[in-house]
Amino acid sequence: MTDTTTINPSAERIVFAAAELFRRQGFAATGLKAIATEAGLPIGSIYHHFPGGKTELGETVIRITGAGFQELVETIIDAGTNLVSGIDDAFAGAAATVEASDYADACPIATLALEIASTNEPMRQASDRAFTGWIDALTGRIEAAGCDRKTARATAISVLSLLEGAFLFSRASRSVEPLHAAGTSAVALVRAAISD
Amino acid sequence: MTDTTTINPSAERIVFAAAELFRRQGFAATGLKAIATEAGLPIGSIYHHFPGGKTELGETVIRITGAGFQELVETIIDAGTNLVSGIDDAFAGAAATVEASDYADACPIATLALEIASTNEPMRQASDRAFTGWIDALTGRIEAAGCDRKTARATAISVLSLLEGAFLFSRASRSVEPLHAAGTSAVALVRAAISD
DNA sequence: GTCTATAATTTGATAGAC
DNA sequence: GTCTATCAAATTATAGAC
Repeated sequence: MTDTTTINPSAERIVFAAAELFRRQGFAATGLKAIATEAGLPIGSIYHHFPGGKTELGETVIRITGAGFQELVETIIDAGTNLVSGIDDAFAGAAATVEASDYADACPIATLALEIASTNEPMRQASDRAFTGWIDALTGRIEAAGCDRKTARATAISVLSLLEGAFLFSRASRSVEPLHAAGTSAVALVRAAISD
Repeated sequence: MTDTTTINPSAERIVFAAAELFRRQGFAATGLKAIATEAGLPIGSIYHHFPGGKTELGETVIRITGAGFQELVETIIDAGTNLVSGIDDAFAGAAATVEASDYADACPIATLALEIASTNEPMRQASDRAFTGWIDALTGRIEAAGCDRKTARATAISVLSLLEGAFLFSRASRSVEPLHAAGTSAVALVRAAISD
């Protein structure tokens, strides 16, 4: 399973069904049978498209949804009149999405990544690649806004850490207060970084 | 299961065994049989001490380890010459612990909290209570250092979000860079908050 | 309180017909 | 490629002897 450019074949339906269940229930708690049912296919189809079983499916879900989340955030940030307001918009959008989904849909891969970090090396590497993509993309934008590369990278990691931590606290408390507080702090950090 | 003041009875052994396995493998991936084996007891003992089954055990683990983590962080912060250097020490200590455990031991409840946030209300409330304790404790210290209550709370939430997000990125990348970057940003946020 | 045995269900995975 | 049937193992949970 390498490409996802084809339009709505079975493999894609499986990936999207798995992504939704993994995000809401976690990786270990989601059975392949539940994924097959949600995708409207028998379980044999999963093994046809993902011979590596649950781990290969997990890797694919992390890669696809990680790239999708990055693209979404990049689009919001780049639509802002400048980097600072773009980041402000990203946190506000995250808060709106989390609230609209009744605190179910936050980061598409954080739960998976924590579950398997110490027990499944292929999936851990997939999550690392996804996060690295996010960090590099944000680092480039902060650097371009006027900041040395080292500070830009540390700031990018901090902004994304604020987002991930706030996702956790928002889901646990069923409140968007953490995302608003973290957004304010992220804006302050970026403003300070590019005004040096 | 309410108290844990008694010295090393079976219930306590069960809680500690479960805490270690939950932290490293997650909640759903850890079976009660594995917990019983790790605790050196038969599975029947778990149901004797925790009639509510896995959920009641999960709630207890969250409560106990959440309180323990709070106490640990408070001790480190309060040992610093001032709040800012105390927070710096806390992030440095977290990085050292994560690295020493080969990137297995980070936040004791984050993985659990994300796994069950949308599917197990008693456990979700337990995680919310634990996080609220951390936020309140840090808010009080920032306020005492010279800051209005509203800013202190937003800063506390941001500092803890930085820590949680950095835990995630550190485990996924098997690197302490995120914890160092987040620590630097946390120090900057607190410094700015108390110098208003 | 401890421990054994077991029920009922679900898990990931495989084989093979179509 | 699709789908059915099935396996061996693991899951939570319970009943009851000691």
